[in-house]
Amino acid sequence: MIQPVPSRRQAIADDLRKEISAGRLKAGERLPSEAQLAAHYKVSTPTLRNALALLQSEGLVEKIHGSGNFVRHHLPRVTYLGGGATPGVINEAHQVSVHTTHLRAQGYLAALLKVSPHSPLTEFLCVTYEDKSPHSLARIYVPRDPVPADTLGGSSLPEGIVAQQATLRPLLAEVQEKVSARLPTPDEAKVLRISSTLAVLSITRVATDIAGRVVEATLLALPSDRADAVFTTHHTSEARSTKG
Amino acid sequence: MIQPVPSRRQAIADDLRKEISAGRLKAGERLPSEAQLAAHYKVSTPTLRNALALLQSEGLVEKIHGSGNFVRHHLPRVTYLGGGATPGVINEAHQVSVHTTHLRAQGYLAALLKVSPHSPLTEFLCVTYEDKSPHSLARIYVPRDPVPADTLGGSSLPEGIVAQQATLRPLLAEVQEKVSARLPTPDEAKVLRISSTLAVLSITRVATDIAGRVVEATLLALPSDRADAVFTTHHTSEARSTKG
DNA sequence: GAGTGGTCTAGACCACGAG
DNA sequence: TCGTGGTCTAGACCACTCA
Repeated sequence: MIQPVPSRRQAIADDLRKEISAGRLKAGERLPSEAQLAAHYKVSTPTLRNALALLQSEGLVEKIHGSGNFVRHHLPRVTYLGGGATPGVINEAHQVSVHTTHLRAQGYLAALLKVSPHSPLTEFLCVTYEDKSPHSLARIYVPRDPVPADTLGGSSLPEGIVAQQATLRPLLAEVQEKVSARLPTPDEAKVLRISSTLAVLSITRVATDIAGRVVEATLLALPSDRADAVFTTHHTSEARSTKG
Repeated sequence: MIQPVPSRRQAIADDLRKEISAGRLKAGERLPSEAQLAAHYKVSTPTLRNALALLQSEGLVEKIHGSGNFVRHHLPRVTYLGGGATPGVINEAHQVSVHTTHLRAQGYLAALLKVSPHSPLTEFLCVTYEDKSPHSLARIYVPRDPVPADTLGGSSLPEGIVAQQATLRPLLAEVQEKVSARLPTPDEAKVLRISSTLAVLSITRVATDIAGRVVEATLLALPSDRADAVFTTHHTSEARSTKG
């Protein structure tokens, strides 16, 4: 109940949390600079930055390099809806940028997709934005074998992906999503505009069709300061017996 | 493709990763002390610790305070199975410790459980261990209203929870799990034996029965260096239409 | 260019674990 | 007790944003 030796960063984070919830620091407002805060709390800059990292990971504060630390207007919105009923990241008011690449399966990817090495794949590299702030980085891998290449290989537009998903969905048998937390790769940190010390929610999603083939594998990275994932399971009387 | 200025910690993490995957650092083996590694890579201790934090978040390295850094024998096992078909954290070879408390709903908890403030709750504080290493910290909240108190209120044993779950499961209509990543609270860091700079996978699980009442709400914290969560959705022909 | 956060240094001192 | 990791300091220097 009582922290014997509350660390400096916890004490500072608690104090700032209080300031925010009390409304003395308003939503959207900029905090004093880290140097000023460090001076105010009489700690070194690394310690103060650690305190801010706590608030960041709670989604209370947003850091913008070169500008400052800002109180978030709202707590993180749901960015990812699990369960495979949706193609992945879905939200109104989201822009998506997509980049399509053709490549060949290698070690980890080949295993994930259950295809032999060197077999052709299509990669869709998607970044979703909400209000110019990136909310997810997705790498979607689709084997080019099971589907005629001209059906989707030539289309790099988001509509192509949606159409493809719509075509394949009736054949889906199972969607498995593995969720973990880890620090971002340098690329992820750059694209998502987050500090390399802020964890990402990492989701590996594998969709399997009724023939047991892997239809699609997705590697997702969500910045933990502004995104979370929700999985909803409905227990209808029929579905209740589908799980072991 | 090429990192213009690879940060020191990334370079060191990459090197150590290579050492591990090449087998020069074997599973279970202790790494040189942080001071030795810092000297070897000619960096300061904080920088070296940052590099180790990367490997930790990938589950490659386990830190034990007072002993050293160790190469993990295996990558993290699945600790949490989502979907509500299981009561929560389940794994063979897991020990569970449970602590039961009676309390009254307050702000956040009351809202989560959709009960009025001050209504009585039972809290089950569960810690699961695998091989003496804690793998999850769960706080399960159950309203005491809808179920006769003597059915479960008096039982603080794990069997009580399982029995209760079995009783209530047929009535379940929906299970919703919100997953996010954040830094641990001091208590969580202590119980899970992790550094306060290592993120936890935070899962909030709400189970609703067919009457729309919240049967149970669970706040789960999983150490991101040794746990992940898996959600599996089966698409049977009947179930395919259950989602909007 | 001025001000902001990002990374890193070279230490200090405390807390924990094993002998 | 001694070696380990955990926390923190008081700076330095670089990178980014905005006027």
